[in-house]
Amino acid sequence: MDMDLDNNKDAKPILVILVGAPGSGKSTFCEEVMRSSSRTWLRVCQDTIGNGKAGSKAQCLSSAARGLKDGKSVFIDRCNLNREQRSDFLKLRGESQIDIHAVVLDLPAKLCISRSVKRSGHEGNLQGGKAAAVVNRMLQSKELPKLSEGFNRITFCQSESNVKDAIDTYQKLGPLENLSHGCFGQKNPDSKIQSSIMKFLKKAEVPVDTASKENTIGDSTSQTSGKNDSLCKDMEKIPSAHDNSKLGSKDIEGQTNIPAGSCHNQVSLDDTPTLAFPSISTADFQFNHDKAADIIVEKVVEYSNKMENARLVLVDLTHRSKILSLVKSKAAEKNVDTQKFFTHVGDITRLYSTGGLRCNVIANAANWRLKPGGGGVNASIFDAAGPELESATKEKAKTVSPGNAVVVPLPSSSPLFTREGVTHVIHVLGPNMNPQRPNCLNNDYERGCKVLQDAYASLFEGFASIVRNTVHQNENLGKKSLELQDQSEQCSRNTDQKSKRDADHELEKSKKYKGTHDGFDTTFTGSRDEKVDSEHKRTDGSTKKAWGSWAQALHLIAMHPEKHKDDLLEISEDIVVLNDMYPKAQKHVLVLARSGGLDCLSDVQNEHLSVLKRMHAVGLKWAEKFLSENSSLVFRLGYHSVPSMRQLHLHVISQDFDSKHLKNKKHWNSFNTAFFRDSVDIIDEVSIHGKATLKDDDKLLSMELRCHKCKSAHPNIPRLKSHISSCQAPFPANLLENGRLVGACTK
DNA sequence: GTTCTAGAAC
DNA sequence: GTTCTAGAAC
Repeated sequence: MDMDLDNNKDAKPILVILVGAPGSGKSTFCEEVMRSSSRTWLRVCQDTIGNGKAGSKAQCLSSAARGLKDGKSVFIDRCNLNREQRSDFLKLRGESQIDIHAVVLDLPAKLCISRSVKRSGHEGNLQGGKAAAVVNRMLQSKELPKLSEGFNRITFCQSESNVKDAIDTYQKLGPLENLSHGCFGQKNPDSKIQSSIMKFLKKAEVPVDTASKENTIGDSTSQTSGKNDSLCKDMEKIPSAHDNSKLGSKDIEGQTNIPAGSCHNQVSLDDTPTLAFPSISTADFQFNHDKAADIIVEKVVEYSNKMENARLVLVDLTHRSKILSLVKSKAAEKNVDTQKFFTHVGDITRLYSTGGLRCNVIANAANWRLKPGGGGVNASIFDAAGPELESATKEKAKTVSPGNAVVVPLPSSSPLFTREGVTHVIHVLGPNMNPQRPNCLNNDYERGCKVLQDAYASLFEGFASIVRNTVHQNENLGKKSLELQDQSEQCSRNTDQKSKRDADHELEKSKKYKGTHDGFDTTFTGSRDEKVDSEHKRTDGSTKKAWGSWAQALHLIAMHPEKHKDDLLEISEDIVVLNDMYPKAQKHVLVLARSGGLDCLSDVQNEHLSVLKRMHAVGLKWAEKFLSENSSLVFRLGYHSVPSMRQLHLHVISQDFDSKHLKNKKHWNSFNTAFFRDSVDIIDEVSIHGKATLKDDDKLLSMELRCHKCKSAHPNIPRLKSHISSCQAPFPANLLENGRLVGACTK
C-alpha cells in the first residue's frame, strides 16, 4: 500500500489502537486527546461507524486506512482485547512504516462494569445488567498487547491517573513529533500483588518494593517465609514452551524496560482460582517420592490443560523438600505452563497472610475418618480453620476412602476464610505405604500408583467443579445487580461465599438428577472402578439408548457393507472403513466394528479387546497411508464418549481440523476435550478394568473453544478456525505421550 | 445490519 | 449426524 503523504509532507501519522473493555474509557480517551491536539486525528469507532450505529471490523479497517492515507493520525476505538482482534489493524502499516501504538486501558473490571451500567444511551448500547456479564466475559479472553505483535509503543494504564498522564502525552504530541518506542507504564507486578495484600489485610503501610531484589537463578520455588518474594519472578524462572516461543522476538522486546509482558498477566490475576495442595502420601504414608512426583506432574498436565483460568500450586514447608524439587524439575522437563502450575514453599494455612499467594481452595491430606489431629498438614489445617471446618466436613461426609476427595465449602466465620481467603477445603486421601497406618499397601506400587493417580484426579476434579460453579455464579451475579460491588470487601466476599454455596447445591441437584447421589454428593471419585460402576448402573437401570433413524446409517453399513461397496474404503470380516460423510478435517475416516450389539463405548467389554485392537491397527494403517501422501499431517485415533451414530466407530482424524463441515462448538469439543477418548487409552482401560471410562459430561461439549495446540481461547468458531490455521505451537505434552498422536512431527 | 449460536426437526 | 432458522451477540 502506498501512502500518499504529499499533502502533509513531514507529518508522521500514527495509528493508536486502544485496548480495553467496555467502560474502560476508550472513547473518552480519544475525545480528550482530540479536544486539544495539534495533530489531525480520526477516531474510528466500531460502535458508531455504521451511520451512527455499530458497524463491522472491515468498515473500521477501511476507514482507518483512508484516514492514514490522508495523513491523519488514527485512533481505533474498539475493545481489541486479544491479539487476533488487533492483528488486522497492525497490518494497516503496510510498507509505510508508520508508528503503531497501543494504549491499554487496563482498569479494574469493577470500574468498567459500573461505568457500563451507569451510562445511558452510550454508543455501544451496553447498558444495564448485561454489562457485567459482557465485561467479565470479554476480560476472560484478554491478552495484553506485546511489542512483538508489531507495536512500536505500548502504554499501560492501570489507574485513572495513568489514563490522565497518557491523555496528556498524546495531547502534547505535535504533528512532526514522535513518541519513544517501548513499553510504558506497566507497573511492577510485585507492588500490585503487595497492594492487594495490604488492601486485604486493611493495612496502611506502603509495601516493600521487591523489584530490585536479586533472583536466585534456578530456584523456581516461591516462598511464604514472610519475605514476600515475587511470585511473578518465581513463575518466570522455569522456562515454559510459551516463554521460549517469545525468544524469537527478543530483539523487539529488548526495547522495553520491562522484562516481558507476560509477567503482568500472571499476577494481575490475583483473583485467579488457585488450588494449593500438599504432596499426598509422601510424608507419613511413606509413598516413594520419585513415583509420586511423576504422578503429580502427569495429573497436573492433564488437568491444567482442561482448566482455562486456574492455577495449581504444590506447597511444602521447606526449601529442602525433596518432593518439591523432584516435581519442579519434572515439570520443567515437560514444559508445564508455569502460569498454571508452580511450586511454593510456605505454610499452607498462611499462604496469603505471609506470602500474598491468594489460594481460594486448599487441599488437605486427610485421614480416612476426616477428623482433626494426627499431626502434619491435616492437623494444621483443621487447627487453622477452627471448628467450622470440622462441622462443615461432617455435613459433607463421614469418611473418605483412598483415592478419593471430599469438597467442603468453608464457612465464612472460619479464620482460614477471613484471614486467608480460602473458600473451600478439599480433603484427599492417598495410598498408604506405612505399616503403622491403616490400609497399608505393603509396597504394592502397582495398586499404590493407581490410588495416588485417582487421589489427584479427584482433587483436581473437585477443584475444577468449584471453578466452574464460581464462573457460572459470577455471570449470574453480574446479571442481578451491581450494587454489591460497592459494599465492603468482607461483605461482598460473604456474598461470594453464599453464591458458591448455591452453586454447590446446583451441582448436587444435577448429580442427583443423574442418579449418582449417594449421600456423598460432593465426593469426587477418582477411582475408575467406582466411576465405571456408577455409569454402569445408569445404563443398566434404564433401557438402552434409543437411536433415531438418522443415527442408523453406520449400523446399516456395518451389517450390509456389500450394499455400500462404492462408498467404502475397506471391507473385511470384522471391520469396515469409510470416509466420514462430513469430514471435520482434511482426512477423517471411520473404522467400524461389524459386530452386532456393539453400538458405542459403553457396550465395550473385555471380550471386545481384540476388536478394539484390530480397529486401532486398521486405523493406524490408514493414518500411515495418508501420511505417506502428505507427511505434514498428524492423526489422532479415538472414540466419542457418547456417539451420535449407532455402531462402534473409531475416528481417525487429522489434526488440522481444516474443514467446512466443522461448524459448531459441539463439533470442535467432541474432538478436542476429554469427550474424545484416545483409542490407546480405551485399549488400556479395557485391558485393566474390562470397561471403558466415559466422559459424557454435557459440559464438555459446550466448553469454551480452545486451540488444541496452544490452548488459547476463542470467542467463536470462525475466530478459532482462523487461529488454528496459523497456530505454530507444538501439541500439548499429554497428547505426545503414549502414541496418542500419529505423524512425523510427533516422533 | 451482520454474524453467530443453539434448539427443533428430521 | 445435518439443516433450518429465530434471536442473541456484536
